[in-house]
Amino acid sequence: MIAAVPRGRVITYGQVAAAAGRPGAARLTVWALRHSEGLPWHRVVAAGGRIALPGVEGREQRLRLAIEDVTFRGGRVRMDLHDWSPGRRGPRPVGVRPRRASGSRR
DNA sequence: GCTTTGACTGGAA
DNA sequence: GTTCCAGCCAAAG
Repeated sequence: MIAAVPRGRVITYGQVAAAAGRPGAARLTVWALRHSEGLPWHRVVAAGGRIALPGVEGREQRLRLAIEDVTFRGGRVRMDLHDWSPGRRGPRPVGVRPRRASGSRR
């Protein structure tokens, strides 16, 4: 499940657990990450796009995600753009969409 | 076997 | 917005 998350997308602990047939068992996802190797761990975030990893590792996670064109807002991943799992494997230009130069906020 | 430990979650206050 | 609490599952002690 986790290994299937493509670059530029993220998934939440709860979604992974649910997809594994264990809704509500988000902690199992933690266990899986802790006991597995070669997984794109940085693409797993807490509900609402929050980074669950404390301290330095959390910062590294954000960096890795940023490198994959994942955008943030106030320290959270924009789940409306990068959330994965609904089955949207289509190569949708997840990241920033071109914005006209004039005016506009942020 | 029972208790503790997690990178959690959703709802209530 | 934030904090608290009970619920969740599997492995390790």
